[in-house]
Amino acid sequence: MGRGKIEIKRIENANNRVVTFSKRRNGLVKKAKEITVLCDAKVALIVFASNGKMTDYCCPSMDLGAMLDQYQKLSGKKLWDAKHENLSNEIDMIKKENDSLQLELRHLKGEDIQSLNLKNLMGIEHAIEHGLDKMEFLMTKRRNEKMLVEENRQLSFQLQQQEMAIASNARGMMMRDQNGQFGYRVQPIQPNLQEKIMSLVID
Amino acid sequence: MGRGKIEIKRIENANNRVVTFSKRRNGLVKKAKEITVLCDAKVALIVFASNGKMTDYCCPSMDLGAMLDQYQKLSGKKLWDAKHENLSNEIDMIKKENDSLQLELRHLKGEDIQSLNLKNLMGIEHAIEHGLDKMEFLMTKRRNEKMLVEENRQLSFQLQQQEMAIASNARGMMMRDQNGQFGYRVQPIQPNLQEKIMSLVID
DNA sequence: AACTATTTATAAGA
DNA sequence: TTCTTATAAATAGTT
Repeated sequence: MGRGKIEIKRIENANNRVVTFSKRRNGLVKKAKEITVLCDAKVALIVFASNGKMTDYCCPSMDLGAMLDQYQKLSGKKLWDAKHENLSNEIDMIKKENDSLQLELRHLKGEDIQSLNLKNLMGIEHAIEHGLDKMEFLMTKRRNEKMLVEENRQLSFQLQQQEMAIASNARGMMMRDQNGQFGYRVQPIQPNLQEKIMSLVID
Repeated sequence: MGRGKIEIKRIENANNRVVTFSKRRNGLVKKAKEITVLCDAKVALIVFASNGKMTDYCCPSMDLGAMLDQYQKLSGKKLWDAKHENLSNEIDMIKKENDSLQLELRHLKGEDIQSLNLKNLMGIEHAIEHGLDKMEFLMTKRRNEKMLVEENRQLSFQLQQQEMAIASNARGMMMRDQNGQFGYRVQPIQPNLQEKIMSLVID
């Protein structure tokens, strides 16, 4: 359609090629728009010039993403599904791991154990008992620490009381024994305090 | 271009619309092919008829996936990246759930419990003890079942022995008591068998 | 699915 | 690029 008929083969003259591209690309987009309106069609068109410049058209009634979803459904070809497949596989893997964790958790809580054999049961029982031991140990340790803090508080209080008493006595007569120490001594409430501390340090 | 000029607006006559669609779609694909060859262009074209049927063309030098990758780069628009993101988010969520399950599991096994407060510790301890109870219960039940099966086996054996003995006696003299039953009776080894079974049925 | 009168697209030239 | 225009190509309405 022009001043002369042309063969449909690559236009060798670069300038002509570019000009023809421009004209025909416009024509193509125009035709795409027309069929969209005239015939209720959905059209998506992407054109790259040889210089890399892009032109695109997509009918207003459906966005390109939806068009491509539909394309994948109808053609059976995968566009991004391949990339998605990797992620989906990962999700499946993690979900499986999740399920097995959930099951292990239920087992430790004594649920869903009907199907377990004796060996499994004993293994779980062992794990539970071990956990229980550790927990008891920690709680005992905490209790002891709490006691120590309380004892410390009381000792400090007594010490303070005694020092005050001594100070008020000393105002008149500075009584000291031959070792240069105060005559009063602080006695711990629990004589075995040091042993307890040692046992805690071991853990 | 035809017998009469037409306005570019939806063709109301359904038949005309379908015919025109068919002609113009062919024309569009032809033009797409031509510009591809004439101008070294890359073209992707997807057309859906109003009845849902699809036609597509993609230049031979680049597949649709690559075309769309390029489209995303040049246009900055996201096609599948959004979906990609959703899947990634899902992965993150499941991973978090996974982590918390792992932690709970470690807690039940008495690991990583240093940071727990007394209330948490006691909660876990309670869960563990409860699980332990259930497990002990199941194992006891299994042991009882095993014993019952064994007892049953022995009883069956004794029964068979006695029946054989009676049969060989009866060959000579058919001894029966006034109720028409055999004089020998089978006695269970464990008289409290029924009670045991009842206790198992309760669970 | 053909036909064909017309419209439309566009090749070449400016 | 854009305009012009002769001509090829596409296609609307008809058969």
